[in-house]
Amino acid sequence: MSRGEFLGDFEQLILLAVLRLDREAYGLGIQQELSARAGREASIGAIYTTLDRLEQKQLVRSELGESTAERGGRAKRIFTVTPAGKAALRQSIGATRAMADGLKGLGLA
Amino acid sequence: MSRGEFLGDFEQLILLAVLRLDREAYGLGIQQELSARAGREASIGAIYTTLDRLEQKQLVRSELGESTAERGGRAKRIFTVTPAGKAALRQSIGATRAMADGLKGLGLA
DNA sequence: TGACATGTTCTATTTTGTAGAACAAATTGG
DNA sequence: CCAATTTGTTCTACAAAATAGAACATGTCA
Repeated sequence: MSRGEFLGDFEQLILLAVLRLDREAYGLGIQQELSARAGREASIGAIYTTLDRLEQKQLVRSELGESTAERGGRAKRIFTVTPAGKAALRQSIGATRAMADGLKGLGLA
Repeated sequence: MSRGEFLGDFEQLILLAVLRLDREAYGLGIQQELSARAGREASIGAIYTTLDRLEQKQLVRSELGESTAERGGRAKRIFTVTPAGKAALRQSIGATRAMADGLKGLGLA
């Protein structure tokens, strides 16, 4: 009943954001990246729930960073994508790409 | 609480399959296309449920075709993607692409 | 130390994804 | 013409993913 190796759409976006932010991926930063690049406005709750789920599936790992010297700059939980996470991403993106490839009249050439 | 214009991953694949099959898109055909191109094995029930939801959202339309002269060849319910469906697809695929673009070390160049 | 800023967790709900049996309609052989 | 077979769709039920927002925690600074 599971979808096997395939990721949900939001899971894909989160994983991509974490990869993009490379070593500086944490909740709020991911939220901003998603908004800025993908135009997807997600609540902070939605993001953490998904990150937790991805960690359960061992597609990301997290570790506590250090607090910065900014006002309110408490320690961040930094996320990284595991090899399994990359593989899952490849498969999911590959599947969509295979379906989209060569399709015309959609303007996504 | 709605995700606005964004589609779920399976919805995306279904819409792409319908576009691909162009005028010949119906339940079983979509199932085969998904399996062959995307490597995604979905039950026929999963496919129809999703098609029904997409129709509710007016992202696809369906009409009853004619029965063919094959053994058991009863009338097919033929699906087409509406302009709104194409727009939603563009947006969803565009968002993922924007996030994936320029990412290295993932082998999906 | 209390006001404020940054960051994460918790709780609850809606939407999507999933399967498979039941049902419907067509063909064909006897 | 009707039983068996084939193609196709609908129905029912449940699991997983997406979503939000308040509550909570921790840090700075005046």
